[in-house]
Amino acid sequence: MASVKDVARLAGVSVATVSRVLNDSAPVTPETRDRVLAAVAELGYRPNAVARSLRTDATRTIGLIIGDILNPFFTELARAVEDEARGLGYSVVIGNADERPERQDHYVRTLLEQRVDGLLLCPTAEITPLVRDMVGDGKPLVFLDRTLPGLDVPTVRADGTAAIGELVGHLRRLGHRRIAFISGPAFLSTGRERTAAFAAALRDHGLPVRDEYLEAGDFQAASGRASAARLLDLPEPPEVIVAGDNLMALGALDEIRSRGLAIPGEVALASYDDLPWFTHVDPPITAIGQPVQELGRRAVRGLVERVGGGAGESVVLSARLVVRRSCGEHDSMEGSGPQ
Amino acid sequence: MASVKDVARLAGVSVATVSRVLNDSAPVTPETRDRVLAAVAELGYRPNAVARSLRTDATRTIGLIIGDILNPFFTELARAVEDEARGLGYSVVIGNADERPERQDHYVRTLLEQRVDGLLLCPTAEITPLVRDMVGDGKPLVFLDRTLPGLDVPTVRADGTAAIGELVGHLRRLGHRRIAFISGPAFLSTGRERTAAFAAALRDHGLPVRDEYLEAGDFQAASGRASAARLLDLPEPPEVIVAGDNLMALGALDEIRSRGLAIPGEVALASYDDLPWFTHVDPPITAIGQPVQELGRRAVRGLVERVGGGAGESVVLSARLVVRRSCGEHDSMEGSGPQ
DNA sequence: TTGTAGGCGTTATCAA
DNA sequence: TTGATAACGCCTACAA
Repeated sequence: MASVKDVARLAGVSVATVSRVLNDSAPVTPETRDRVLAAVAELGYRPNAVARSLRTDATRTIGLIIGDILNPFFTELARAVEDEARGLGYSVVIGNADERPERQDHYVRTLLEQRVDGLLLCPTAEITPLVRDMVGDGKPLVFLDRTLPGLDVPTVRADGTAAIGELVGHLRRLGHRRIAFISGPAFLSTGRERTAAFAAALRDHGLPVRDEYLEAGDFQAASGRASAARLLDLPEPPEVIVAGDNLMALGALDEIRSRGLAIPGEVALASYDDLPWFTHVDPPITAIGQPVQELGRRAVRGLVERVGGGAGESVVLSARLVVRRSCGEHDSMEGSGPQ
Repeated sequence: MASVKDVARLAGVSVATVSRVLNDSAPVTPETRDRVLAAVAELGYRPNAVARSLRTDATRTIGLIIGDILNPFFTELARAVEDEARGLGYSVVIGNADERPERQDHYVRTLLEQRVDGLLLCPTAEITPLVRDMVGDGKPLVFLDRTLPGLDVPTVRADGTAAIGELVGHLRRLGHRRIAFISGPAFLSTGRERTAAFAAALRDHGLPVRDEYLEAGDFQAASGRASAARLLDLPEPPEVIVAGDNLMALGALDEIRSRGLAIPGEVALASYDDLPWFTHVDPPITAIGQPVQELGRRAVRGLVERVGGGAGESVVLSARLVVRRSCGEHDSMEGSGPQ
């Protein structure tokens, strides 16, 4: 491949001059400039970002480690991150942790070695030694969606506490009393938060918190299905199943369908996370939606600020309830709820 | 950040020795080896992949440019590619063309500058000058899912011709005669291929190919919705709408639902591409599924082979029909069709 | 078995 | 305005 040297030779100038026109980092006469550009075109010269990064100690690249690339929530998040980053002149390298701590660490390591300028991490586990080191090293880092307590790292996330409260109130008004929750892993902040919010909401509405109605899932479809099965096998099964994320909702749906149960007649269903196709299920699924675009945008801005030497601050947005028909709502209620 | 030099100094050896133990590229006595490893640990040394790549002229990284990251087909494909690549010791950098030629070229350029060892491209357009150049330069390249005729590049894709034939036969047997197709863009090989297969299948079954039943979409949900609207507004609307990809199926579904039409009673629906949630729509959607995992695997293997100096060869797999209920199937038919 | 030194392609400093 | 040159961190002859 052609290098600056080749371009310089062909244009009859020094490599310094080539660099100057390419980055217009210093004044160059129009004529030499043209000569250089002509040489660039003729040789099909393409700057070597690897060499540039070595020299400048910056890659204009950020890493994004997501929990699970097959989870539409993360996919949408990745898309938002990518869009914002591109606008700011950064490339993003995505790592898929697949909800496995060791794979998360694999990507942390790889991205660090690739010398990304900063890292957006949706932590898949409790604090790993590697992550702790990274914080100590002062590499620009921002947590996204999930957080890790005890670490001084800016976090961009959506809080679902209020929305879950609304959901439980909504269910209560519909006459439901036996409400079950399939939670995410307790070692994830989102898992903990949603579970705690659910229990609190139950209490707020004078409903008992029954252990057997609290299933521990792992944010994957299979666990949603298994949890739903256990719930439906209970001597006194719940009237409503609330899934802690969209994948587990899909799993629960699988289980309910396979038993030929009517929704919401025999069991109602609601989901944390909202998806386009929830509209098309019969009945359409009542869900809690997150401001995904905004999460991605804010995270990138915060990270880039840190890369530039700024402080970076945590931001907490709000999730919101989207009422549809899967919980026994009447016609008049659909689409209600806070916008 | 600590460099080999620092490690060397701390271990009391030369940088060459450090490099040797890190890559075990040459014999080193156990004692020095231990000293080096200890220094590495103490300094938290992390090799600089940028410098290494500059020196070795290899990044152990491949680029993957997909059509649309919000399209579950590509998401699943990305996942498969990533898995296979990781197994072979490669990282993959994903670029989302968002079905826009200029954005595809943006990523081609960026990835080339980042000196990826090879590129997996799902072409989003006709041949762009940049892509043509790349082929000329001999940079390892493999087309995935879609192909670009006239370019000598190995392609890994699934052929849907047979499956579409089966689908039309299936519809015919169900008594349908007025079958419409929402096609992908004619400038994409997949768009062309599916449309041609559909027309051929119609003829094979003695059905007329009516222009007004051939809608031109762009593989995005909005176009699926608009196309379905035009189809349903026809003086003699079709009995069946076949969407050329899953996103357009979603859009068509939106339109059908918003008109309060019964599926399959008032209009039947089928989709190219199969998705987990198709099972949960009422009624479950009859679709054509692609061997996504295998596509990803084969593409990576082919590319890595090329990177290693091999030839690389094209592979064509087959899509298959999955019969469900959205076309007026009877109970006994569900799940039938070729496995 | 180990060390010295050159060079990968850039950018940036210092002179001219 | 331009050019010569050092340096970024690493690997790898070549020597010892």
